[in-house]
Amino acid sequence: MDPDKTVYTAIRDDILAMKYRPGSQLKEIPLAEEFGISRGQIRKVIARLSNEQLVETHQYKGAFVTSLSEKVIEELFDIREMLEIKASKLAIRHSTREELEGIRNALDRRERILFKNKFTKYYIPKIDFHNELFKLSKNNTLISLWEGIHPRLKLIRIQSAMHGERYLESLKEHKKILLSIYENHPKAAEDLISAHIQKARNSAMNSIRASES
Amino acid sequence: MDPDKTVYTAIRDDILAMKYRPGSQLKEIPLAEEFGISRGQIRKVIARLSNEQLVETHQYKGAFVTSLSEKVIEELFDIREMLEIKASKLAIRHSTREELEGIRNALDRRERILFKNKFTKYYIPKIDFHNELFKLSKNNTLISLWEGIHPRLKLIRIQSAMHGERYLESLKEHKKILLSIYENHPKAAEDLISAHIQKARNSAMNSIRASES
DNA sequence: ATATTTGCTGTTGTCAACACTAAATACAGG
DNA sequence: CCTGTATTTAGTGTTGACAACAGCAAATAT
Repeated sequence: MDPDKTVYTAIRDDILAMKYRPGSQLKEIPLAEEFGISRGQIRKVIARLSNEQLVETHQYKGAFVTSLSEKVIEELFDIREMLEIKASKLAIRHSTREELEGIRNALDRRERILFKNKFTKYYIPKIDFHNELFKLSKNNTLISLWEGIHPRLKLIRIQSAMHGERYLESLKEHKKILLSIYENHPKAAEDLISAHIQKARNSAMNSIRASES
Repeated sequence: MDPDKTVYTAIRDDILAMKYRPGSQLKEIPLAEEFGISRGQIRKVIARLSNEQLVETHQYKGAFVTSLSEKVIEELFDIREMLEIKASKLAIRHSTREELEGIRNALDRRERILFKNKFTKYYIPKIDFHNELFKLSKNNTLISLWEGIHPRLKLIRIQSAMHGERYLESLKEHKKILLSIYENHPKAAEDLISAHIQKARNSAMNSIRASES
């Protein structure tokens, strides 16, 4: 069902890794040669990236990596807040105790390892808390909305150069959110998520503004 | 930027008009011949419909009109409620008095005409209240989420055969929602929207269940 | 009688050549 | 030296032919 996955993933990750910077053009022929496939396939991939709004296309001019404006970034954080709050409310209704404990354990494990050794080379099981939260909602339509904005949120994280520094703090906040779901406190979850995202938003906006001046 | 718009629109509307029923296959070659264009173009259109989840594609099997399950329908109404409430809150912050009055006038005009003559043949200016509401939010990311689920909501309306009967009632509810935005009452708007969508949801689910048995 | 293979048909997936557009460049006239 | 106009060029947009695949039915073997 998804035969272009690898090429798509590769190009998308290259965009997210800033190999192709915002504003730069994605040319079909070089890409086709690089991956050893035909232009038609590259076209499909670009169409998909265009749907995710990671690239913009202009007739007869080509595809260009989107550079996210401050307005769009604000919008994205706002939407993200809405989606996560909704996810938490649905999670309270639809998640099982086992699922919640599974995530809690994963977060704990991760926290212990990172606390001991910030730059461990051992494999740390990757748990994207936000993805897990949406899974708990059991609402596929909601999940697909999340998947629609997730790539751009990643792009923001990259562009604003906010890497690991807030990580441990963030992990603790995730655990609190999880706890409020576990204890059926939708309002608490809502407030925690709002605060959590507010911090991420401020951090992002500050470093965006800093890098612009 | 959108050269396939006409063919896309035609096929989409055919789906929404039940010319292609849920589950039936969209074959590339017949469609290409029908519209006098190449298969490649049809493929692009199908890809787009697939993104909107109006059709599902299976490798080497083709594209099929999606048949919306009850679960998906419930999900869609739930998401719609979330989006419209968000839109109303943003509209309170970002809409101008002029915009609101413009919509109010359009609704009034429509109400007067419909009240006088339910089956008038005169042209009634088309105002989709929900589209207008999202425009007022001034949040393009939110608007594009709405556009993402709107086609499927239309499909639900068609499938569940809920045509004009609730129309006048609905118009009055729209006016109330608008008023609460005008008067800066987010909580009132939220409650009105919830109630409004609840009615639409019940109406849809009832007629879906009726048509299934 | 049943299971397996084989070939056929309808459909989608892939590609490479061709058509078209817009921007960059060269050029001529003032 | 500047300005407006051909010309070239580098890219995307489009197409039709061909390859690959799944489903089915008939033929064959067990």
